[in-house]
Amino acid sequence: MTPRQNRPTINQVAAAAGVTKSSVSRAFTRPEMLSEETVRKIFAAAEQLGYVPNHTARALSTGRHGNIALIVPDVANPFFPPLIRAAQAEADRSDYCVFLGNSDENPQQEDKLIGRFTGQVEGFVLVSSRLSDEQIIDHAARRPVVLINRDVKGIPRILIDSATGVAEAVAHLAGLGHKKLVYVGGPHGSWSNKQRRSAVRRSARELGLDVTVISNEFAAFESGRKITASVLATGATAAIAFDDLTAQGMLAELADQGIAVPADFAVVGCDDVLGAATYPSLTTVSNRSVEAGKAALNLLMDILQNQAIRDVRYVLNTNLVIRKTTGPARNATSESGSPDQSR
Amino acid sequence: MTPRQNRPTINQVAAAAGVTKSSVSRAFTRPEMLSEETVRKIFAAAEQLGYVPNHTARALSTGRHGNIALIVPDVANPFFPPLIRAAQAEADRSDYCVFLGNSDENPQQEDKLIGRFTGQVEGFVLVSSRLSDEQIIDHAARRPVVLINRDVKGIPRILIDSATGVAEAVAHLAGLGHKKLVYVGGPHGSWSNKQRRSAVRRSARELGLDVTVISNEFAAFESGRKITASVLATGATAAIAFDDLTAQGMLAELADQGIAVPADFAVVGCDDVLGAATYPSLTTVSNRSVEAGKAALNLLMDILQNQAIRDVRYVLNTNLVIRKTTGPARNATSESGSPDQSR
DNA sequence: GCTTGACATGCAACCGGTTGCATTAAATAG
DNA sequence: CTATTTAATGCAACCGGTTGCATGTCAAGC
Repeated sequence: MTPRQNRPTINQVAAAAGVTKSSVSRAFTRPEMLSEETVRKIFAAAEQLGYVPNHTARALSTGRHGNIALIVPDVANPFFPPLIRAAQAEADRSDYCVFLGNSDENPQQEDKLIGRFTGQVEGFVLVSSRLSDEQIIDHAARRPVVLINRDVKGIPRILIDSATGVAEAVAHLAGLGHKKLVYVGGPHGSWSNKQRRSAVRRSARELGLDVTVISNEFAAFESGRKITASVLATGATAAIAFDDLTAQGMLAELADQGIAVPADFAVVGCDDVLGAATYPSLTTVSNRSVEAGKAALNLLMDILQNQAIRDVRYVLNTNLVIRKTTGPARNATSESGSPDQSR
Repeated sequence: MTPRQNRPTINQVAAAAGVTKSSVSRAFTRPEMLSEETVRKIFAAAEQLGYVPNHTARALSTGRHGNIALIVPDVANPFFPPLIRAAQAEADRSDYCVFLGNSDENPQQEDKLIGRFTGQVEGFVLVSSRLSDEQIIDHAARRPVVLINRDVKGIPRILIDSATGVAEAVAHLAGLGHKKLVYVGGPHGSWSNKQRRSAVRRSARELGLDVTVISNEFAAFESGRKITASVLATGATAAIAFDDLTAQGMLAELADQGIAVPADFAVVGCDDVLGAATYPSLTTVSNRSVEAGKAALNLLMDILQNQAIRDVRYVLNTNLVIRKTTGPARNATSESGSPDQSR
C-alpha cells in the first residue's frame, strides 16, 4: 500500500562505506568536518548505490523545505506568465522549488491555497493578492510573505507604478498635437485601474488636455472592440486603454471601420503584454513584471537568509514604449497648421 | 537558527486531550476507529491549540506527499497557461498541490527540475517534454508520469492531435482554389511540429497540392516576420504556420509589405491561442489544451489511486476554426477562372 | 460464571535524515 | 615523555507524525 520508493537510504550508504549515518549526513551537508579520505569513500559508496538524500526527511529535521509558493489571480492572464517565469528562474538559481497557486481572483480560494501550502514552504509571493490587508498581515506573521502590486504597510512589497508611464503617454500625445483624449477603463476593483485613471487625469489637467473617462468593466479584446463606438463618439483623437488587450480590440474595430491608425486616431495600451505583436505595433506603457518577479524572489530569499524581516517598499517605475499606433493628431500640424475643420 | 514554527504538535494535543499521540493521529486519519467521545475530545483540544497536522512529517512516514509536478517548456508561451490553469484546478479538487517547472525548452534543465521535484511529489505531468524517450521511460520507472503531447509507448499520454485540424486546413485551402502552399515549421524536437508537418504533406498529396516546407526553429512573432520573405519567395498563395505566434508575425510582415490578407495571401495558424485577437482575425486549428490539462491530471490521480499503471493513449482531435485570414486564392476563380499568370 | 470476541486505546518501532555532545586518536606544547 | 589541544567520527536523541501489534475492557454466548 505504501507507494514508497526503495531508494537507498543513508543507512545503506553508511554500511557500504563502513561509517555511521552521521558521517554520511555530514559528507553531504558539511564535508569540511570530515577527512577528505572519508568523504571520498562515502561519495563513492553513494554514487555506486545511486543514493539521493531524502528531501522530506531532511525537511522534517531541519524545518527547511527549499520550497516557496507563488500565488497569482489568473495564470492565463498574459500579464502573469512572464512574471511567473522570472520568479521560477530566480528560485531555481537558489535551488528552490516553486508551488504555483491560481486563486481565480477569489479571496477564499487564495486563502485555501495558502493553507495547503503552509507547512511545505518557507515563504510566499502573493501577486496582486485579493486578500484583505488583515488576512495578509495574518499570514505574514507565520511565514515570510512578499507582495507584488499590493501595498500593505509592514509587508515587504514590490509595486509596479504604471502612473509614470501613463503620464508619459499623455505628454507624448500632447506633444503630437492631440487636444482631446479618452481613457478607457478597466475592472472596478483594480488598484492599477485607479492608479492609471488618476494619472491620466492629472497629467491631462497639467497639460491642458480634455479627457473623457469611459468605464469598461471587462478588460479584453472583445470589450475593446465594443467600446470603440463610444470612444469615437466623444470626438477625441486619441485613446489610452487600461490594458493592451482592450487596446488591441480597439485596433481591430478601428481597422474594420476604415479608420487609419495612427493617421486618423491614436491608441495607447498598457502593460506591454503583446510586445510588438499587433498591427500596427502598439504604443504602450511598459510592464515590469519580469523585474517584479525577479525582485520579489530575491527579496524573499534575502529574508529567508537574514531572518530580519524588513519593511521594504520597492517601486518600479514604468515608461512609455513608443511604437506605431501614435502619431500627429489629425488636422493638427503641431503648433501652427491649418484651421481645425472638425468643429 | 532553525526557522521552525512553534506550531503545536500532535503530542501537545494528546496531552491536552488526555490520550496518546496514536489516538490523535487516528482522530485525524481514521476517526471511525475511535469512540465518538474520544474523537470529540481530541478535536476540541486540537481546535483550542490551533493544531494542524505537519505535512512533512506525515509525508515522511506515509510516503504520500499530496504534491504533483507539472513541467512545461515555457510558461510564457500562450499555449501553456490555460493548460496549467486547468491542471491546477483539477489538482485542487483532489487537494493536491502542484509544483510548476519551466524547462526553457532545455532537456538538461528539465532533467534537473525532475530531480529536484522527485522525492516531494507523487507524480509528474510532463507537457511537450524535450527529454529523450529513454529519459522519460527512466523517470516513469520511479514515479508515475503522464505525458501531454508526447507519444512514448508504455507511458500514459494525452495527445492533442492537430493533424485532424491541419488536414481540414489543407482541404479548406484547396477548396478555396489554392494550389501551392507553404508549411512554416516549429522547434526541431517538437512532436507537434512533426505531426503537423506530415499532416500537411499527406493532405496536400491527397488533394494534389504543392507544398514547400520551411524550417523555422523559433516559434514566435519576430521569427514569423522574418520568415515571411522566404515564404513569399516560393510563389505560394497560402501558408500554414506551426503556431499562431508565427502566423501573427507573418500577418504583420505581410501588412507592412502591402500584401492584403486574405485577398493576396492566406494564412492559417495553429493552436488558437490568440482567439479572434488578430487583425484580420486568424483562421487557425483549435487547441484543446484545457481538456488536455484536465485529462492529464485526472489520469494521474487515477494512477495514484489504482497503482496499476496502464498504457493509456488518449487522443484529442482538433478542427479548423475559420476566421478571416483565409479566402479564395488570388487569380483562381475556384474551378474555372482565368489562367494562372504566375507561371 | 467463564470463555470468546469485538472494540477502543496504548506501546513502541519506524520513516530518513540532522545535530549536540561524547569519545578516540593524533598532533602540539611543555 | 606526559599534558593539552585539535580533528575526526560515533552515539543517541530528535523532527512529527503513522501503524502493527499488544493490552485492557466490557458485553454477548454457552
